[in-house]
Amino acid sequence: MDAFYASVELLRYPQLKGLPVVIGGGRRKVDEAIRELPEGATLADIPVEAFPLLKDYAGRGVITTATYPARQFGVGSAMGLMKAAKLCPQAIILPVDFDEYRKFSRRFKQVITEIAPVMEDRGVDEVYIDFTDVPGGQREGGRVLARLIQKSILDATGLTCSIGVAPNKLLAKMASEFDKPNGISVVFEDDLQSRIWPLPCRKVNGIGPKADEKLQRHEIRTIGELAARDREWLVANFGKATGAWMHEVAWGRDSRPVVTESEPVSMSRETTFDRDLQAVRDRAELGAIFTHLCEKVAEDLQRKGYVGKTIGIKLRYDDFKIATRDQTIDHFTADAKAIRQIAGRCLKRVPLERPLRLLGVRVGALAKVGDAAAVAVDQPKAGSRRRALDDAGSAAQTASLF
DNA sequence: TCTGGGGTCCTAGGACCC
DNA sequence: TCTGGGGTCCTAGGACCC
Repeated sequence: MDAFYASVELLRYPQLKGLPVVIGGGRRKVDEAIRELPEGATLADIPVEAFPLLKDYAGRGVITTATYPARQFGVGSAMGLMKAAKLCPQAIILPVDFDEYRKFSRRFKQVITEIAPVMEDRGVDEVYIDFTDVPGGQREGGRVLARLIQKSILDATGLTCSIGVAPNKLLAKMASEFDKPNGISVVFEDDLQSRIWPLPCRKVNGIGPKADEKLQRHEIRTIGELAARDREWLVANFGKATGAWMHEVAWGRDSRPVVTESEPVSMSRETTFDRDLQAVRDRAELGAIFTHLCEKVAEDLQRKGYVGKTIGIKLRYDDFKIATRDQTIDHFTADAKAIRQIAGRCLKRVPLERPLRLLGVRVGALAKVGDAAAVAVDQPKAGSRRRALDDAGSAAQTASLF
Protein backbone atom coordinates (compact mmCIF):
# COMPACT_ATOMS: atom_id res chain seq x y z
CA MET A 1 0.00 0.00 0.00
CA ASP A 2 1.17 3.50 -0.71
CA ALA A 3 0.17 6.15 1.75
CA PHE A 4 0.09 9.84 1.78
CA TYR A 5 -0.01 11.90 4.88
CA ALA A 6 -1.03 15.49 4.51
CA SER A 7 -1.32 18.13 7.19
CA VAL A 8 -2.62 21.58 6.50
CA GLU A 9 -1.27 24.82 7.89
CA LEU A 10 -4.18 26.83 9.18
CA LEU A 11 -2.76 30.36 9.30
CA ARG A 12 -5.10 32.54 7.30
CA TYR A 13 -3.51 35.98 7.50
CA PRO A 14 -0.99 36.35 4.66
CA GLN A 15 0.62 39.38 6.31
CA LEU A 16 1.60 37.22 9.28
CA LYS A 17 3.49 34.58 7.31
CA GLY A 18 7.11 34.57 8.39
CA LEU A 19 6.26 36.13 11.75
CA PRO A 20 6.05 34.38 15.11
CA VAL A 21 2.37 33.71 15.70
CA VAL A 22 0.62 31.51 18.22
CA ILE A 23 -3.00 30.45 18.10
CA GLY A 24 -4.63 29.58 21.36
CA GLY A 25 -6.11 30.81 24.53
CA GLY A 26 -9.41 31.86 23.18
CA ARG A 27 -11.69 33.72 25.56
CA ARG A 28 -12.58 37.34 25.11
CA LYS A 29 -9.29 39.18 25.20
CA VAL A 30 -7.92 38.24 21.83
CA ASP A 31 -11.27 38.38 20.07
CA GLU A 32 -11.88 41.91 21.29
CA ALA A 33 -8.49 43.13 20.18
CA ILE A 34 -9.20 42.07 16.62
CA ARG A 35 -12.78 43.27 16.56
CA GLU A 36 -11.66 46.85 17.09
CA LEU A 37 -10.66 46.94 13.42
CA PRO A 38 -12.24 49.11 10.72
CA GLU A 39 -15.53 47.83 9.34
CA GLY A 40 -15.37 45.79 6.18
CA ALA A 41 -11.64 45.21 6.31
CA THR A 42 -10.55 41.92 4.76
CA LEU A 43 -8.16 39.67 6.61
CA ALA A 44 -5.24 40.85 4.51
CA ASP A 45 -6.03 44.52 5.23
CA ILE A 46 -5.45 44.24 8.93
CA PRO A 47 -2.14 45.93 9.74
CA VAL A 48 0.34 43.78 11.62
CA GLU A 49 0.40 46.33 14.47
CA ALA A 50 -3.30 45.73 15.12
CA PHE A 51 -2.75 42.16 16.34
CA PRO A 52 -2.36 41.61 20.07
CA LEU A 53 0.98 40.46 21.40
CA LEU A 54 1.60 37.46 23.59
CA LYS A 55 3.30 39.60 26.25
CA ASP A 56 0.01 41.44 26.82
CA TYR A 57 -2.00 38.29 27.29
CA ALA A 58 -3.02 37.27 30.77
CA GLY A 59 -5.12 34.30 31.70
CA ARG A 60 -5.47 30.57 31.45
CA GLY A 61 -4.96 28.74 28.24
CA VAL A 62 -2.58 26.82 26.05
CA ILE A 63 -1.23 27.12 22.54
CA THR A 64 -3.23 25.19 19.96
CA THR A 65 -0.67 25.73 17.26
CA ALA A 66 2.23 28.02 16.40
CA THR A 67 3.93 29.18 13.22
CA TYR A 68 7.41 27.93 12.46
CA PRO A 69 9.05 31.28 13.24
CA ALA A 70 7.42 31.08 16.69
CA ARG A 71 8.64 27.52 17.17
CA GLN A 72 12.20 28.78 16.76
CA PHE A 73 11.75 30.26 20.21
CA GLY A 74 10.82 26.93 21.71
CA VAL A 75 7.09 27.50 21.91
CA GLY A 76 4.72 24.86 20.61
CA SER A 77 1.40 23.09 20.88
CA ALA A 78 -0.03 22.44 24.35
CA MET A 79 2.37 24.85 26.05
CA GLY A 80 0.83 27.23 28.56
CA LEU A 81 0.45 30.74 27.16
CA MET A 82 2.15 32.29 30.16
CA LYS A 83 5.22 30.17 29.66
CA ALA A 84 5.17 30.93 25.92
CA ALA A 85 4.99 34.66 26.65
CA LYS A 86 8.28 34.43 28.48
CA LEU A 87 9.97 32.60 25.61
CA CYS A 88 8.60 34.78 22.85
CA PRO A 89 6.84 37.92 24.14
CA GLN A 90 6.80 39.56 20.71
CA ALA A 91 4.73 36.75 19.16
CA ILE A 92 1.31 37.69 17.86
CA ILE A 93 -1.54 35.82 19.48
CA LEU A 94 -4.65 34.84 17.59
CA PRO A 95 -7.85 33.36 19.00
CA VAL A 96 -8.90 29.79 18.29
CA ASP A 97 -11.92 29.61 16.03
CA PHE A 98 -12.86 25.98 15.63
CA ASP A 99 -16.02 26.65 13.63
CA GLU A 100 -13.92 28.46 11.10
CA TYR A 101 -11.31 25.67 11.01
CA ARG A 102 -14.02 23.08 10.44
CA LYS A 103 -15.20 24.99 7.40
CA PHE A 104 -11.72 25.04 5.90
CA SER A 105 -11.22 21.45 6.99
CA ARG A 106 -14.24 20.28 5.02
CA ARG A 107 -13.12 22.21 1.97
CA PHE A 108 -9.61 20.87 1.82
CA LYS A 109 -10.79 17.31 2.46
CA GLN A 110 -13.31 17.67 -0.33
CA VAL A 111 -10.55 18.82 -2.68
CA ILE A 112 -8.53 15.74 -1.77
CA THR A 113 -11.33 13.20 -2.18
CA GLU A 114 -12.12 14.59 -5.61
CA ILE A 115 -8.59 13.64 -6.63
CA ALA A 116 -8.00 10.60 -4.41
CA PRO A 117 -11.18 9.13 -2.89
CA VAL A 118 -9.61 6.75 -0.36
CA MET A 119 -8.98 9.22 2.46
CA GLU A 120 -8.82 8.72 6.22
CA ASP A 121 -9.80 11.65 8.41
CA ARG A 122 -7.29 12.22 11.20
CA GLY A 123 -8.69 15.42 12.63
CA VAL A 124 -9.21 18.98 11.56
CA ASP A 125 -5.92 19.42 9.71
CA GLU A 126 -4.63 15.93 8.89
CA VAL A 127 -5.49 13.02 6.61
CA TYR A 128 -4.06 9.82 5.24
CA ILE A 129 -4.61 8.95 1.60
CA ASP A 130 -4.21 5.59 -0.13
CA PHE A 131 -3.26 6.45 -3.68
CA THR A 132 -2.45 2.93 -4.86
CA ASP A 133 -5.35 3.10 -7.31
CA VAL A 134 -5.22 6.78 -8.21
CA PRO A 135 -4.31 7.19 -11.90
CA GLY A 136 -0.79 8.58 -12.14
CA GLY A 137 -0.30 8.07 -8.43
CA GLN A 138 3.01 6.28 -8.92
CA ARG A 139 4.72 8.92 -11.06
CA GLU A 140 7.97 10.10 -9.50
CA GLY A 141 7.18 8.00 -6.47
CA GLY A 142 3.99 9.92 -5.81
CA ARG A 143 5.52 13.38 -5.98
CA VAL A 144 3.48 14.42 -9.01
CA LEU A 145 0.21 13.62 -7.30
CA ALA A 146 1.38 15.32 -4.12
CA ARG A 147 2.10 18.51 -6.08
CA LEU A 148 -1.35 18.35 -7.67
CA ILE A 149 -3.04 17.99 -4.29
CA GLN A 150 -0.96 20.75 -2.76
CA LYS A 151 -1.80 23.17 -5.55
CA SER A 152 -5.50 22.26 -5.56
CA ILE A 153 -5.75 22.89 -1.83
CA LEU A 154 -3.98 26.22 -2.16
CA ASP A 155 -6.27 27.31 -5.01
CA ALA A 156 -9.44 26.30 -3.20
CA THR A 157 -8.62 27.51 0.31
CA GLY A 158 -5.48 29.64 0.30
CA LEU A 159 -3.93 27.16 2.72
CA THR A 160 -0.55 25.49 2.42
CA CYS A 161 0.11 21.89 3.40
CA SER A 162 2.92 19.47 4.04
CA ILE A 163 2.81 16.05 2.44
CA GLY A 164 4.72 12.86 3.12
CA VAL A 165 4.64 9.92 0.73
CA ALA A 166 5.77 6.45 1.75
CA PRO A 167 4.98 2.73 1.54
CA ASN A 168 2.75 2.88 4.65
CA LYS A 169 1.01 5.24 7.07
CA LEU A 170 3.74 5.10 9.71
CA LEU A 171 6.45 6.26 7.32
CA ALA A 172 4.20 8.69 5.45
CA LYS A 173 3.47 10.53 8.68
CA MET A 174 7.15 10.79 9.56
CA ALA A 175 7.95 11.83 5.99
CA SER A 176 5.45 14.69 6.18
CA GLU A 177 7.58 16.27 8.90
CA PHE A 178 10.77 16.38 6.88
CA ASP A 179 9.82 19.46 4.91
CA LYS A 180 7.47 21.75 6.82
CA PRO A 181 5.68 23.95 6.06
CA ASN A 182 4.38 23.56 2.53
CA GLY A 183 6.77 20.77 1.56
CA ILE A 184 6.61 17.39 -0.09
CA SER A 185 8.84 14.55 0.90
CA VAL A 186 8.98 11.02 -0.42
CA VAL A 187 10.43 8.21 1.65
CA PHE A 188 11.21 4.82 0.12
CA GLU A 189 11.74 1.52 1.86
CA ASP A 190 15.47 1.80 1.26
CA ASP A 191 15.59 5.12 3.11
CA LEU A 192 14.88 3.46 6.45
CA GLN A 193 18.47 3.41 7.72
CA SER A 194 19.50 6.80 6.41
CA ARG A 195 16.40 8.88 7.11
CA ILE A 196 14.28 7.13 9.76
CA TRP A 197 16.77 5.46 12.09
CA PRO A 198 18.53 8.70 13.08
CA LEU A 199 15.22 10.18 14.35
CA PRO A 200 14.36 10.22 18.05
CA CYS A 201 11.81 7.59 19.14
CA ARG A 202 9.30 10.36 19.95
CA LYS A 203 8.81 10.86 16.21
CA VAL A 204 6.94 7.56 16.02
CA ASN A 205 3.21 8.14 16.14
CA GLY A 206 2.24 6.27 19.29
CA ILE A 207 5.44 6.74 21.31
CA GLY A 208 4.61 9.53 23.72
CA PRO A 209 6.44 11.10 26.65
CA LYS A 210 6.01 8.11 28.99
CA ALA A 211 7.18 5.43 26.58
CA ASP A 212 10.03 7.66 25.46
CA GLU A 213 11.19 8.17 29.03
CA LYS A 214 11.24 4.44 29.63
CA LEU A 215 13.10 3.83 26.38
CA GLN A 216 15.68 6.42 27.37
CA ARG A 217 16.22 4.67 30.70
CA HIS A 218 17.31 1.70 28.59
CA GLU A 219 19.64 3.91 26.54
CA ILE A 220 17.34 3.83 23.54
CA ARG A 221 17.11 7.29 22.03
CA THR A 222 16.77 6.85 18.29
CA ILE A 223 14.58 4.64 16.17
CA GLY A 224 17.77 2.94 14.99
CA GLU A 225 18.66 2.06 18.56
CA LEU A 226 15.16 0.68 18.98
CA ALA A 227 15.57 -1.43 15.85
CA ALA A 228 18.83 -2.82 17.24
CA ARG A 229 17.07 -4.48 20.19
CA ASP A 230 15.62 -7.84 19.46
CA ARG A 231 11.93 -8.48 19.62
CA GLU A 232 12.18 -10.77 22.64
CA TRP A 233 13.94 -8.12 24.69
CA LEU A 234 11.30 -5.52 23.79
CA VAL A 235 8.47 -7.92 24.62
CA ALA A 236 10.08 -8.78 27.96
CA ASN A 237 10.42 -5.10 28.88
CA PHE A 238 7.36 -3.47 27.32
CA GLY A 239 4.79 -6.25 27.21
CA LYS A 240 3.61 -8.54 24.47
CA ALA A 241 1.62 -6.11 22.37
CA THR A 242 3.69 -2.94 22.86
CA GLY A 243 7.04 -4.71 22.55
CA ALA A 244 6.12 -6.43 19.32
CA TRP A 245 4.64 -3.21 17.95
CA MET A 246 7.80 -1.25 18.79
CA HIS A 247 9.89 -3.79 16.94
CA GLU A 248 7.69 -3.51 13.87
CA VAL A 249 7.66 0.28 13.72
CA ALA A 250 11.42 0.51 14.28
CA TRP A 251 11.83 -1.55 11.12
CA GLY A 252 9.41 0.70 9.26
CA ARG A 253 6.69 -1.95 9.07
CA ASP A 254 3.01 -1.01 9.32
CA SER A 255 0.13 -2.84 7.67
CA ARG A 256 -2.73 -0.66 8.88
CA PRO A 257 -5.11 0.19 6.05
CA VAL A 258 -6.36 3.67 5.27
CA VAL A 259 -9.77 3.67 6.95
CA THR A 260 -12.33 5.80 5.15
CA GLU A 261 -15.28 5.41 7.50
CA SER A 262 -15.65 5.07 11.24
CA GLU A 263 -18.38 5.44 13.83
CA PRO A 264 -17.88 7.66 16.88
CA VAL A 265 -17.41 5.83 20.20
CA SER A 266 -18.22 8.72 22.52
CA MET A 267 -19.09 12.38 22.61
CA SER A 268 -18.18 14.76 25.38
CA ARG A 269 -18.09 18.36 26.49
CA GLU A 270 -15.78 19.75 29.10
CA THR A 271 -14.72 23.13 30.35
CA THR A 272 -11.91 24.59 32.39
CA PHE A 273 -13.16 27.31 34.72
CA ASP A 274 -11.77 30.83 34.76
CA ARG A 275 -10.88 30.20 38.38
CA ASP A 276 -10.91 27.03 40.50
CA LEU A 277 -14.32 26.27 41.97
CA GLN A 278 -15.33 24.55 45.16
CA ALA A 279 -18.18 22.08 45.33
CA VAL A 280 -19.70 23.63 48.42
CA ARG A 281 -18.97 27.33 48.08
CA ASP A 282 -19.56 27.53 44.32
CA ARG A 283 -22.40 25.05 44.23
CA ALA A 284 -24.77 27.23 42.19
CA GLU A 285 -22.17 28.16 39.58
CA LEU A 286 -21.03 24.56 39.24
CA GLY A 287 -24.58 23.35 38.95
CA ALA A 288 -25.29 25.79 36.12
CA ILE A 289 -22.11 24.80 34.24
CA PHE A 290 -22.94 21.13 34.76
CA THR A 291 -26.43 21.51 33.33
CA HIS A 292 -25.06 23.46 30.41
CA LEU A 293 -22.50 20.75 29.59
CA CYS A 294 -25.24 18.10 29.66
CA GLU A 295 -27.34 20.21 27.28
CA LYS A 296 -24.41 20.66 24.91
CA VAL A 297 -23.65 16.93 24.77
CA ALA A 298 -27.33 16.20 24.22
CA GLU A 299 -27.40 18.74 21.38
CA ASP A 300 -24.30 17.20 19.82
CA LEU A 301 -25.81 13.72 20.00
CA GLN A 302 -29.13 14.83 18.55
CA ARG A 303 -27.58 16.91 15.78
CA LYS A 304 -25.44 13.97 14.69
CA GLY A 305 -28.16 11.37 15.20
CA TYR A 306 -26.67 9.32 18.02
CA VAL A 307 -27.83 7.98 21.35
CA GLY A 308 -25.71 6.45 24.09
CA LYS A 309 -26.09 4.35 27.20
CA THR A 310 -22.92 5.01 29.19
CA ILE A 311 -22.96 8.40 30.85
CA GLY A 312 -20.02 9.75 32.74
CA ILE A 313 -18.31 12.73 34.26
CA LYS A 314 -14.74 13.91 34.46
CA LEU A 315 -13.18 16.21 37.02
CA ARG A 316 -9.81 17.83 37.11
CA TYR A 317 -8.75 18.99 40.55
CA ASP A 318 -6.53 21.96 41.27
CA ASP A 319 -3.58 19.57 41.57
CA PHE A 320 -4.32 18.42 38.01
CA LYS A 321 -5.31 14.93 39.05
CA ILE A 322 -8.22 13.55 37.07
CA ALA A 323 -11.15 11.50 38.31
CA THR A 324 -13.82 9.88 36.13
CA ARG A 325 -17.01 8.06 36.99
CA ASP A 326 -19.53 6.54 34.64
CA GLN A 327 -22.68 4.50 34.69
CA THR A 328 -24.26 2.36 32.03
CA ILE A 329 -28.03 2.44 31.90
CA ASP A 330 -30.31 -0.10 30.29
CA HIS A 331 -31.58 2.11 27.49
CA PHE A 332 -30.13 4.54 24.99
CA THR A 333 -30.65 8.25 25.37
CA ALA A 334 -29.76 11.64 23.96
CA ASP A 335 -31.95 13.56 26.36
CA ALA A 336 -30.37 16.40 28.31
CA LYS A 337 -32.42 15.79 31.44
CA ALA A 338 -31.72 12.06 31.49
CA ILE A 339 -28.02 12.67 30.92
CA ARG A 340 -27.98 15.27 33.65
CA GLN A 341 -29.68 12.90 36.09
CA ILE A 342 -27.25 10.00 35.56
CA ALA A 343 -24.25 12.31 35.42
CA GLY A 344 -25.43 13.85 38.69
CA ARG A 345 -25.33 10.41 40.25
CA CYS A 346 -21.80 9.90 38.99
CA LEU A 347 -20.81 13.19 40.56
CA LYS A 348 -22.10 11.89 43.89
CA ARG A 349 -19.55 9.07 43.77
CA VAL A 350 -16.44 11.20 43.38
CA PRO A 351 -14.49 13.09 46.07
CA LEU A 352 -15.36 16.79 46.04
CA GLU A 353 -13.14 18.15 48.79
CA ARG A 354 -10.42 19.66 46.60
CA PRO A 355 -11.01 22.73 44.42
CA LEU A 356 -11.93 21.86 40.84
CA ARG A 357 -10.54 23.36 37.65
CA LEU A 358 -12.43 21.31 35.08
CA LEU A 359 -15.74 19.56 34.70
CA GLY A 360 -16.75 17.33 31.80
CA VAL A 361 -19.69 15.20 30.73
CA ARG A 362 -19.38 12.25 28.41
CA VAL A 363 -21.79 9.89 26.67
CA GLY A 364 -20.38 6.63 25.35
CA ALA A 365 -21.55 3.24 24.06
CA LEU A 366 -23.12 5.08 21.16
CA ALA A 367 -25.53 3.80 18.56
CA LYS A 368 -27.14 5.46 15.57
CA VAL A 369 -30.66 6.59 16.39
CA GLY A 370 -32.27 4.03 14.07
CA ASP A 371 -30.11 1.09 15.14
CA ALA A 372 -30.59 1.73 18.84
CA ALA A 373 -34.35 1.21 18.74
CA ALA A 374 -33.89 -2.46 17.91
CA VAL A 375 -31.26 -2.91 20.60
CA ALA A 376 -33.26 -1.14 23.28
CA VAL A 377 -36.26 -3.48 23.34
CA ASP A 378 -34.53 -6.79 23.65
CA GLN A 379 -32.82 -6.99 26.99
CA PRO A 380 -34.20 -6.97 30.50
CA LYS A 381 -30.87 -7.65 32.20
CA ALA A 382 -29.91 -9.65 35.20
CA GLY A 383 -28.88 -7.20 37.85
CA SER A 384 -30.97 -4.39 36.48
CA ARG A 385 -33.49 -4.81 39.27
CA ARG A 386 -30.85 -4.31 41.91
CA ARG A 387 -29.42 -1.38 40.04
CA ALA A 388 -32.83 0.22 39.79
CA LEU A 389 -33.09 0.09 43.56
CA ASP A 390 -29.63 1.62 43.99
CA ASP A 391 -30.59 4.37 41.62
CA ALA A 392 -33.67 5.28 43.59
CA GLY A 393 -31.56 5.67 46.70
CA SER A 394 -28.88 7.84 45.20
CA ALA A 395 -31.26 9.97 43.17
CA ALA A 396 -32.65 11.48 46.32
CA GLN A 397 -29.19 12.37 47.62
CA THR A 398 -28.17 13.78 44.27
CA ALA A 399 -30.94 16.30 44.34
CA SER A 400 -29.55 17.72 47.57
CA LEU A 401 -26.03 18.26 46.28
CA PHE A 402 -26.46 19.35 42.70
C1' DT B 1 0.84 32.72 36.05
C1' DC B 2 2.00 26.64 34.67
C1' DT B 3 -0.71 23.01 31.88
C1' DG B 4 -7.56 23.39 26.42
C1' DG B 5 -10.96 20.43 24.40
C1' DG B 6 -12.24 16.59 21.82
C1' DG B 7 -11.30 12.12 20.95
C1' DT B 8 -9.36 6.70 20.70
C1' DC B 9 -7.49 2.63 22.53
C1' DC B 10 -5.59 -0.30 26.18
C1' DT B 11 -5.31 -2.51 30.75
C1' DA B 12 -6.95 -4.67 34.69
C1' DG B 13 -10.06 -6.27 38.26
C1' DG B 14 -14.63 -7.76 39.49
C1' DA B 15 -19.31 -9.38 38.36
C1' DC B 16 -21.74 -12.60 36.11
C1' DC B 17 -22.75 -16.41 33.01
C1' DC B 18 -22.30 -21.00 30.95
C1' DT C 1 -14.60 -28.85 49.32
C1' DC C 2 -9.89 -27.01 48.51
C1' DT C 3 -10.92 -24.10 44.29
C1' DG C 4 -11.87 -24.84 36.19
C1' DG C 5 -11.99 -21.91 32.77
C1' DG C 6 -13.49 -19.09 29.24
C1' DG C 7 -16.24 -15.08 27.60
C1' DT C 8 -18.44 -10.60 28.08
C1' DC C 9 -19.74 -6.46 30.31
C1' DC C 10 -18.81 -2.74 33.43
C1' DT C 11 -15.82 0.61 35.59
C1' DA C 12 -11.54 3.59 36.48
C1' DG C 13 -7.45 5.14 35.07
C1' DG C 14 -3.91 6.26 31.86
C1' DA C 15 -1.25 6.91 27.45
C1' DC C 16 -1.54 9.08 23.38
C1' DC C 17 -3.09 11.99 19.38
C1' DC C 18 -4.77 16.27 16.83
